[in-house]
Amino acid sequence: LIFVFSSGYYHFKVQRLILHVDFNSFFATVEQQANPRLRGKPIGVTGGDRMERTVVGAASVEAKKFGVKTGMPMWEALKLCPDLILVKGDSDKYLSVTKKFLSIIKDYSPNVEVFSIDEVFLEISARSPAMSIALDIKRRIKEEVGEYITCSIGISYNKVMAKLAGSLYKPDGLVVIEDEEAAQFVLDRVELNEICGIGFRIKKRLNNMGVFNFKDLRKVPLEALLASYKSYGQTLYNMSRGIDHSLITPFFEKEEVKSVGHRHTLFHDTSDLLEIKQVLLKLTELIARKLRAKKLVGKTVSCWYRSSNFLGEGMQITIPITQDGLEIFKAGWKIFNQIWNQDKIRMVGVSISNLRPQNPQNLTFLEENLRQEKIIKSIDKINDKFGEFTLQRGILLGTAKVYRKANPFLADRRFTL
DNA sequence: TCTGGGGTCCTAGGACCC
DNA sequence: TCTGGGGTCCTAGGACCC
Repeated sequence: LIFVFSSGYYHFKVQRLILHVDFNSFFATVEQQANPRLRGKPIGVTGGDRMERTVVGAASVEAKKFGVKTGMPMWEALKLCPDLILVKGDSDKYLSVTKKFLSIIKDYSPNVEVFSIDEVFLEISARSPAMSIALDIKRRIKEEVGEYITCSIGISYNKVMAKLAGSLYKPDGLVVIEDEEAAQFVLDRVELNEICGIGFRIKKRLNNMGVFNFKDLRKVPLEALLASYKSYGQTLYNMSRGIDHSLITPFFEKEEVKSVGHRHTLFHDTSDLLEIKQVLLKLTELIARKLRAKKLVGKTVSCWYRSSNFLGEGMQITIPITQDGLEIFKAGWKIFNQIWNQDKIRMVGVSISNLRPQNPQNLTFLEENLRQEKIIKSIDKINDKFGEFTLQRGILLGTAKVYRKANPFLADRRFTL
């Protein structure tokens, strides 16, 4: 489906051309592409290998017909669609699809921003044949990534409007918003939160000031928006008029990660300190492995939890740079004990930020640390080869059966340090 | 037995240094 | 004789995205 919102003055006005390309039901269609038996069926991709206390990571078109949506609690999805087929997500599979996708996109412009695992912006010169480029991208995705994979493409004169355009028709849509007149026409027909940058909270706050759509928003003076939203007031002011000056951040400039974290929702709420400790150890070990794989060290550890009532606390502290799971754990555990109010815990999370490249000066080459580093390196090697937590800290043993289930191959190949 | 998990960016205030 | 100005780092907290 192709749709063009036009004011009729396109050629006089457009200075930039941005395409937003977004896969439809990404994880779900990739699974259906990989396994033909899933095609035409309502499937829901899940994060882990369980269905309690989790949400739908992606729903196929067929599942969407039942009202199943991304982010919906699994129990709710199953109520709407009892025959929903649950598929365990496989991030490596999705990443390899993303790589193929990017290699196609790169043929059309060097100016590509990777916005998420299934979404890019690309800027082409304002005189390019945008429409035929878009159709060509769609064709090549089907040919080179998979016949079952479709994408929606939005074309406009800035990023925000291109993304909005792309969201208007799914799946397999192609929508153009030519200029600011056309943009206002579209904006006046969508909800406030349909634009990237206005979420639940800001929508609520705008509603409280009597603003329920972009027409209303355009009537609010800039000063009033600045007064209640600070610098973001300007952004809101611009959005309502279809203005956005933000530039494409080419992906090679965006490579460095800013933080690495993990969080985990427990099978049941608990106030058992040993249980929480084990989870935290596991999470910090995974974080450290990721840091080492990326050759990074980090300084600031934050830890937070969520209680049964969904409220929680968090805190962060800065420690000497590290790459060692045990050091990250010690910091996280210290924080946890400081912030925990004895409520039953539903979820704990920990993350490390303030990252920098690992280099000889950054790593502490003291005698004792050298020994630790050698041990860590050996553990990493073994775990790379045989799977996560083949070799693990003794305190984690109590949780070993979780991983035995996940990786039956390793059932009798378990060692403890 | 209601609501996952991985991230990013921004603001504001305080400590500390030169 | 009163108390500048620039800068960095740290923490808390709020918002957003997929």
